[in-house]
Amino acid sequence: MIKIYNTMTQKKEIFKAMHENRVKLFVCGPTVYDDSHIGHARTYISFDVIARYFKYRNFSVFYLQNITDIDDKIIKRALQLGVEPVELARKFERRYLEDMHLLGVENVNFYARATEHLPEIIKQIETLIDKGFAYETETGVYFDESRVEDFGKLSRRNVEDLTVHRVNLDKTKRNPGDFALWKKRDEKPVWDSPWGLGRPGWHIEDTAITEEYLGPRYDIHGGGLDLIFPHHEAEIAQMEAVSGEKPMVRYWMHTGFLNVSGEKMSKSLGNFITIRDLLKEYEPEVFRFFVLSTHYRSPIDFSESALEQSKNSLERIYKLVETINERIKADISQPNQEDDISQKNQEDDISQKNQKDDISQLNQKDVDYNNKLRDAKNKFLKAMDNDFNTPDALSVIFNFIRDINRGINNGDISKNVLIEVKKFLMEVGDILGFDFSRKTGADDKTTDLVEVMVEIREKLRERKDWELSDLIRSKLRDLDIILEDK
RNA sequence: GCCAAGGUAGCUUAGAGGCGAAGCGGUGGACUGCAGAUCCACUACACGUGAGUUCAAAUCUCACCCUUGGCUCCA
Repeated sequence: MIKIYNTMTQKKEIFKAMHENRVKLFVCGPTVYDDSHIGHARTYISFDVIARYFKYRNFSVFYLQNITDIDDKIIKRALQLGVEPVELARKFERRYLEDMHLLGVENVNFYARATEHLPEIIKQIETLIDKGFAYETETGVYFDESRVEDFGKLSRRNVEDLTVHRVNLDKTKRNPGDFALWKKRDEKPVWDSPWGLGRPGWHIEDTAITEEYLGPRYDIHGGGLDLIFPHHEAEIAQMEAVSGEKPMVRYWMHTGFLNVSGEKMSKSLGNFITIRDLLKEYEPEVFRFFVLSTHYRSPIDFSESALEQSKNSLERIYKLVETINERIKADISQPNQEDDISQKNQEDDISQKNQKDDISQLNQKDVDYNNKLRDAKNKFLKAMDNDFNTPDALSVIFNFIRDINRGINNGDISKNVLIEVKKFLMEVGDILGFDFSRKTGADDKTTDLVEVMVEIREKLRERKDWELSDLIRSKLRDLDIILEDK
């Protein structure tokens, strides 16, 4: 069973879906006024893995994300650049989706734009007014925070503490903490509404969208830590007032911040890194590994050396898969028993299964390694079940890798076991979002050319012409082609 | 001030009452024509400080020190 840390209760809870094995997941998307940064990437990679793991655990996941494409920041930015706000929003939305694709974040089922849900937004506001939770003034429609007794339950705040901070206090509001549902505006872009021309407030789009696609109550709502207050608090107040049903969300999940060299990332500090800049320097999978090497709720510190470490660690896994591929390919003497091997990916007991199927083919070493494999699999799942503890899960994998490498060195592992090991590693890759059977990145002609060079070098080595063969190796290395002798 | 999250080996991170973790880095060894990869060993007396509870504390309790974040723009 999967345990999830719930921000609402501040405890790990056993996950129980509302409807059998279906998970309804909503994660707050970006406001598309600029290129997304590596903090966004951290959050969305984390939830990508969470969605992947639910699927692996046989849940049917509906993962919904909103796109905030109308907002003061967008308008301000568009004004600076002299473009239409809608144009600007579409451009950065497109770039956001490109970034996500490059990062291998591909489990969102549906992206919902705020501007395409104006009827739903207006309907929710009307309901809130009808029920007495919202009121209209000359400047807009506001949510009456004083009507909600448990306001602040997610962030554990007293409403009284919050009144001090507001800078531009709108005098038409009843309470300083009341937030805008509808902003009356004249300058475009504006939409028509029962309260005249204007734009929706920030919080209402999410509840309008989630009610539309997920209903008034659903399983999981995620986002960055910074959204807890006021955004998620406002969402709870709105949705629970609209529907009269509680709780709006059963599990609240929040990702920790990404800092850069120990400091908060911000434009003013000049340490603001966009995903596009990141990907000029590092492979997407290296960044993904970096993200997963820290628990999703913990703060994570981005630095060049941390990324170097991630790169080297990841290399260790790739190397093993490569080695296994070569061993399997080289070992043609043993017939392939792959047809026997179950496609089921849960913790099925491989050693018992094989023993039953064909006990004569297995020696004691195979049994031992199959036990190690089963053990690693169980531990990996246990770590992931425990609030998606990817660092723990990775350490299980590295322990397993050392065992397997030792076995390969000693010649203790049969081809059949290696096939199973590879299958497991590929499965792990699917869950975490890595392709461990890495493509070379070279075209066919290049590959052929390298093959020719290798062949020539082998001849030279047979003749013990170390000088020339080393020269070939070092020249190839200059071209980023690494040659390693067995 | 209020609300959080932390301080674990040189670095990055797990763990959360008993069996000393993982990766990275460094050093030495095995293997190799050399190199790389891999393995082994060391680095290593790991848990911020001081008390307390307990047969037993990184883990629970209290106090203190330090770091970071949030407190109506935010992933």
